[in-house]
Amino acid sequence: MIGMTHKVINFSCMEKDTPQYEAIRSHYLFSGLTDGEFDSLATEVSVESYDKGEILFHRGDTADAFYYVESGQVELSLISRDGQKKVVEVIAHGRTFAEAIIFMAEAKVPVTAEALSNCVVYRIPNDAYRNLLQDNANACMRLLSDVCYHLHQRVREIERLTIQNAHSRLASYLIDHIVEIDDDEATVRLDLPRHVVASRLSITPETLSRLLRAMSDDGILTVDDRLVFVHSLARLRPYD
Amino acid sequence: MIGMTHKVINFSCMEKDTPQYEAIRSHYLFSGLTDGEFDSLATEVSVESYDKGEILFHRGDTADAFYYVESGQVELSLISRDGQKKVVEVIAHGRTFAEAIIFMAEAKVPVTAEALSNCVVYRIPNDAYRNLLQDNANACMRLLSDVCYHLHQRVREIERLTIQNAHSRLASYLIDHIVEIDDDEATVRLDLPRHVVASRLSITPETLSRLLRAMSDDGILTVDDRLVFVHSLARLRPYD
DNA sequence: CCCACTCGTTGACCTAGATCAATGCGAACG
DNA sequence: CGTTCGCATTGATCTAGGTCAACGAGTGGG
Repeated sequence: MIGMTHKVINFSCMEKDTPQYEAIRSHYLFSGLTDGEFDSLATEVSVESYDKGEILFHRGDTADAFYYVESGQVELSLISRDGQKKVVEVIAHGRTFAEAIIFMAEAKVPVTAEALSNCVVYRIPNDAYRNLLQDNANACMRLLSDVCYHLHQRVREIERLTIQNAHSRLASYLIDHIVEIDDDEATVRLDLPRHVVASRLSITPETLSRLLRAMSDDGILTVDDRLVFVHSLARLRPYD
Repeated sequence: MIGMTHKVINFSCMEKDTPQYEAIRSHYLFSGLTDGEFDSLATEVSVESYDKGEILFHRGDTADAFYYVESGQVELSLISRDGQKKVVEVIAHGRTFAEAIIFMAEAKVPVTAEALSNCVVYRIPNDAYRNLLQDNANACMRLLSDVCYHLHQRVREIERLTIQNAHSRLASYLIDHIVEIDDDEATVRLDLPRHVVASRLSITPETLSRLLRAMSDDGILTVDDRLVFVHSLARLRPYD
């Protein structure tokens, strides 16, 4: 394996009864499996560590596996010929990504995956999982509903991009990231660097900064680094 | 059924051996079914006719069925509070739509469906189809791959919207609609009214008109109503 | 403790594409 | 066979948001 910079170990040597094991075992893509099924799948799963900035795969790569994020954050993005980047999604602990290509005719990933921080992921080979599905209608249905959910999210994203403006998109984003709510006030935690938030919203960091500034000047909210205190949800919502 | 303006008849009275029957029978969502399975499903399918402009369902409606288009065109769109509309997709003969909501937890359709021309659709109840899937891994996998395809398309659309400009989007659209190709030249048939094409590209009809004008002035193509003759694919492609 | 580097903010300016308004034009219809 | 109506085109103008450049404020390394 020339050029591989990340560490790889086998998953099946991982002990049961650990919180990590529990977490992936109860993930909806696996909870429908019997212990036997899961164990046999586990022999094919590998554990990979990536450093911040490392690329897991590039857009257009042929993918024969999907991933479960154990720790850290993985950024899924689209990159244009001229180097422009649009962050489609950021996946953190306990979530899977690229599972939708399990069934793609052309198994090419449509996005680039990059480690946003040091991270550990479990790599699950497509065909191993697909074989399990073949006689597990339950798991099959779960995957279907998962993929449909993603499809729905993408339609919503298209909606945000086409019939909402930057201001509205930011409002939606803030509302989606509320960690504490108290009647008309709320606390929002931005769990990502500014420039990543900006890219998720399909705007430039400069515009994000200016929008927050404008809202702040209007008294709608106060910004303190990654914490945003919304003083009036009523005044924020109209945009959503 | 108060307020229903479209006609409904039962599908199972439709004769076999007709081209229409053959067409839906061989659709990939049904071809995996046995004759018995298909026949039992058919008893639940209804045939509906809609006039141009009629709405099949609105965004947010609770959907308990998906559709197969027998004839005519159905437009799927997003509509904002202030009446702005963005056409997500146009479905014509032989294709299904809203099949992705079969497995959605909240069975609300994310788009509005409107008849773009007089059309006939077959309405297939979700639970009838879902029941068939439960013991038909084959059909289940087909649906999965269908939904994944759609998901991939939506990701490409997001890509077009965020890292391509209007000019590039039009180029991609033209290339996608080539009906005849001859080395560096090609004929493109726009199968939709200008304003619908514009909405699909997320631009205004005015901008579409101007872009075509500009390309025409540059000698890249010639426009004759719904036919576009591309004189140099090489000069069109760079944008794609 | 200083330097270099990255990340966010701010200001000045620019441009793609929207909006508004006018005109043309072919199909539908009395 | 005029009238009307919906759709496309064109020109003039406007604006949201991008680009470019300068300037902190941390922060990690030597």
